[in-house]
Amino acid sequence: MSAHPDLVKRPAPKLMLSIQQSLSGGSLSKRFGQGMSKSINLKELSQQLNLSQTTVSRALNGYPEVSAETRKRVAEMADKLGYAPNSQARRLATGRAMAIGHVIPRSIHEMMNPIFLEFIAGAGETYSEHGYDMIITVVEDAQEEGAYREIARRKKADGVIIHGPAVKETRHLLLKELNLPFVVHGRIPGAEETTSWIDMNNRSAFQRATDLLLDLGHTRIALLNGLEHMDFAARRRRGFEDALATRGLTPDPALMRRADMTEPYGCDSALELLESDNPPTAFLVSSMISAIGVARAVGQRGLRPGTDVSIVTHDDALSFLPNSGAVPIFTCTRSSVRYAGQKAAELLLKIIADPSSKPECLHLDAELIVGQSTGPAPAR
Amino acid sequence: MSAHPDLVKRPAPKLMLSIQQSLSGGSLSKRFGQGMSKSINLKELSQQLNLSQTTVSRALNGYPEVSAETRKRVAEMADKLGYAPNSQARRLATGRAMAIGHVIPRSIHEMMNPIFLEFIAGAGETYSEHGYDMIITVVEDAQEEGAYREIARRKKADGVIIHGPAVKETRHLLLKELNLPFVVHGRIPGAEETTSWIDMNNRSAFQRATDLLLDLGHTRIALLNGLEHMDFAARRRRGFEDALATRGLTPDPALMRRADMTEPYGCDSALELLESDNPPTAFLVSSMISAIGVARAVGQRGLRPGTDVSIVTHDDALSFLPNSGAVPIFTCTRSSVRYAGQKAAELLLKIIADPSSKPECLHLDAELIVGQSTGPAPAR
DNA sequence: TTGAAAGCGGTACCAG
DNA sequence: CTGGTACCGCTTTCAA
Repeated sequence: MSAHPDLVKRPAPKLMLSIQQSLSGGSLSKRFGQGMSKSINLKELSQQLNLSQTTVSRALNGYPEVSAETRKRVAEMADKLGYAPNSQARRLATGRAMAIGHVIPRSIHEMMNPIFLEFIAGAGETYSEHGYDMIITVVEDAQEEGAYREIARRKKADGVIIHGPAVKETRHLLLKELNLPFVVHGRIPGAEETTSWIDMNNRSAFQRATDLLLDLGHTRIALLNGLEHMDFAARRRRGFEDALATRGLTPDPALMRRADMTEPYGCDSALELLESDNPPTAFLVSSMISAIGVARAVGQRGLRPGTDVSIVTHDDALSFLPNSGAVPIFTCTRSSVRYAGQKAAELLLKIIADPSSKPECLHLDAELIVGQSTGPAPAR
Repeated sequence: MSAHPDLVKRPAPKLMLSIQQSLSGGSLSKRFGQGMSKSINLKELSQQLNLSQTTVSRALNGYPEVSAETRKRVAEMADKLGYAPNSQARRLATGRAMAIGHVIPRSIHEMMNPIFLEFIAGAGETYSEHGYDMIITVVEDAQEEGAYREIARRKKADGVIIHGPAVKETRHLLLKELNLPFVVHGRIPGAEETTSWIDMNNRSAFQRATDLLLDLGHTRIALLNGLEHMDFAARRRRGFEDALATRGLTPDPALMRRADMTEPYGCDSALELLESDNPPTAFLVSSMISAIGVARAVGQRGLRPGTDVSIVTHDDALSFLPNSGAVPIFTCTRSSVRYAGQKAAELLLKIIADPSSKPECLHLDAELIVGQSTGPAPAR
């Protein structure tokens, strides 16, 4: 399969002076109320300057064959008149959409809402820096494939990000067929070598977290996982089981749950488990939100987190759920999704710039951070 | 100030058959792996059909002057060949970006992250239905104005949504100057008549919530509000104070707080207040997330929500924080942000379609829903 | 170093 | 009802 056709069509300018950048930078800082509302186009700008459109375009785009003086004149006039090239026209002419697509099927949205937005925010920063737009398409699950086809057919974006890969994933096959560059946030089992992705070490993070609890003497540890048809959740479960196995312990299915990571899920599950005959002394939870639910349950039972019951959670470092401070509330495995978003975007832009490049991946390490919610297993 | 120039340039086709819709609908449902990857353009399509580009274009766009038979032939061939017009080309030709912009300054993002995404999801649905794209720009606060200017100058979007209006808001002035249609999610004090907006009844919702608590015998009620330079928070506070005033009570500043609506904010504030000399018997909270924090604090103090301490929160109906069921955990004022997003989008598209229309607004009513977290004030 | 002109892929006017 | 053609605003080849 050959490279994305649009991206190799024309050679890039040799000299990538970021005139454009500094130009917009300059205008961005202009004071409010400058009072020009009808925007100007290239033709008009070049007439003002008594130059051809060609020359003006070249000057603004950093092509080397323009005299320094001309370039300066052009830049100043452009700035003064508040000129910026029409996006659509440029896109049509260059064949690049200068946009990245994010298709969000409803199910992912519902399940990972806040995490997803944090990722988006990170990616968005990177796009902005590189002059790319971010297009978000929210669709019903059944229309997801169609959304990708539309993006490809109408050339709406130069690439996309695959969110929330499942254990049985197929989107990457579609995208390859469509010749649409992509990066996976997470990993696709069996396609680790042939796709570009960025992921945290879910398995080892949960293994280490489990080890920590085992070291503290806990042997009945509950796992409140995300839905295990998702790759990340499957890996976390594996980490949990591996840690137990290493100590010669067999995972107790009664202590393992999986569901959308809501707050009530955490609370209800914890209540049930705590009321059972042989309750766990510790909880390993896949999301801060559910962990908060667990904490609520623990409180309701009159128990103290970190003393009577230990809780370890994964912390995606969401801004509205801070878990930092000298001693964080929750002991956690932490990995910034926002950072992942930035990196995923960088990777994708790189692939788009050089479509012939080999698949590349980035493995982020989650930190294991000890907070207030863990302590030695209570003597029985 | 006249109407947005791009939008009145050309008359709309008289007959708006949704051929286009059904066309893409058809292709969307195509089975995977059809194996066409090089996409076709109008010229090629018309050659296949032995028709002019003009006719094909008209047939596809639902213009009335095409014979039924021709239209059918065209539609079938287009579907078969997987044709869809290139977005950029169409945008350039029509002068419409067919996209809506959402500029998210970092501060809003941090503060209202999950709420914001839920709104976006709602709006996104509407956009998709109408063939619009959603462009999200994440920027540092200082660059927000620049981002809007870029959208206008480069014609990246046909309109934008203003998120999180402040008590002292200026964005709407900029947008009017830029001639960029917009809808406000929330209200801008002093511009209620001159801008289009959609908002919930923050003041009366919080007034009713306070009344409920007063009716239950609570007189020392704490308000854990959002940041009060935001319009919504200012209104909520007013509702709270009005309700007290009506009963001849004076708000106690010691019981009123404002901050980013995080979980720890709720917990820490509640702990402090509960430990004070004259603690409140009820909390009115601006967000589910903070309310969960309050519940945690209440639990930590060994108290039971709904019995020892009452909690009422505003519930934005976020999917990952369900508060429903027969008897919701939290008594709340509830208003779906997602619905607001849908409606805001509809309103904006309407304005774009008819730029001469008068400002319009939509006032959503929050419901007051009694859950488990409220009860009579404990006898002292 | 500069300019004229040919696209990019559509839409929309004006004839026929 | 259909077709020819002139744009939309920019980039880029080719010639000067």
